Amino acid sequence: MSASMSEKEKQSGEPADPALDTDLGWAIRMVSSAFRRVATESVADLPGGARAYLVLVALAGGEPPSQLSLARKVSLDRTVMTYLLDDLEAHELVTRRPDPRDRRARQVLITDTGRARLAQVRHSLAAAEGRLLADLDADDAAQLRTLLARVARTAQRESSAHDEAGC
Amino acid sequence: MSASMSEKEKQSGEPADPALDTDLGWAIRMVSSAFRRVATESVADLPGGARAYLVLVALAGGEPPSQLSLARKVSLDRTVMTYLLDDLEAHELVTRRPDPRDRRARQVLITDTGRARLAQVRHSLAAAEGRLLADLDADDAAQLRTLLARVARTAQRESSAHDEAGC
DNA sequence: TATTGTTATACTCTATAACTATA
DNA sequence: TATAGTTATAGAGTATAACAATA
Repeated sequence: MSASMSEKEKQSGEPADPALDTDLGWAIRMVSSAFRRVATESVADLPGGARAYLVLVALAGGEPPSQLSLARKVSLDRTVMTYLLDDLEAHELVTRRPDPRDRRARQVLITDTGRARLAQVRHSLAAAEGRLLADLDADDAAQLRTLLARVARTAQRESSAHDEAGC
Repeated sequence: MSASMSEKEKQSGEPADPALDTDLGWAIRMVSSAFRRVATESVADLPGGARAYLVLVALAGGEPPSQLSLARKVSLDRTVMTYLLDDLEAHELVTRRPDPRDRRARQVLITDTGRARLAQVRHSLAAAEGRLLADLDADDAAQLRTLLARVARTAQRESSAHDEAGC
């Protein structure tokens, strides 16, 4: 993950207060960096790393988007999208073609090679998730996934709202 | 949070597969970035941001550490620790004094001002955590904290093991 | 005049190495 | 010779602005 996962920090060794065993910030930092670490390996041979993964996921279903709409979907700047797609196209994981209805825009498509690679990465990622939760029994793991997903959805809503306010 | 939180990405808009509602990677990304967003505000007026917070927490209890041991404790490079402490000392949140037993080393101490500021930030951070979990009832929130903390602890152990292997 | 995509430039952060002073 | 701390330099990554083509 050359890009956003390049940071080396693992952040903090111990929870702020040993007694306060449920320091949420600390737990989120640790889990997030642990996931990042295992996920980095899964996307290591993807040119562009984690970002490339997000792009491929976004391309895997639905209509071929323009570079700009793709950039917005994965929250990247359109200028880095150019570099990223250059790289992905050089590795034949995506292709670009002019949009027949707007000659300024280019449609981005995932190739069969890209789909195959995406499937591999997804598989590897699923295994990595499993390792992360290895200590939890099935019920606890399911519960954690559900609760996290609930918090994530509300967080996402607030995030979008925040964006549209023009920040 | 001038440093590690300066990145703007929010990462991905939707879970990879709408049916797979419990995509752990997506949930972790969303929750982590949401927490980062709210936490950023809490530590905004701390010179050095999130890192300064971790440093102050590490200094708040126990013996005054050397810069190097402090750096290791919060997983920072000793060179950035120099800059960070310069900044914190300029704002009188910490002080440095020579270690009487090793004149190469300097002991880092948190000041009363530093403690006061740390208390403020902790308070603000607790409120931010509350907002993040606002949609969960008390039981669910407690459960999430517990499960996350369990995963975090095992992740931390693996992380240390990984480090000591010399990576 | 606004928008899509590209390119070039500047800036920030991190990592590496060199330097000092001690041990 | 090795270690604690500092400083300087180089590199990676991001953001900003300028540009060409089209709407």
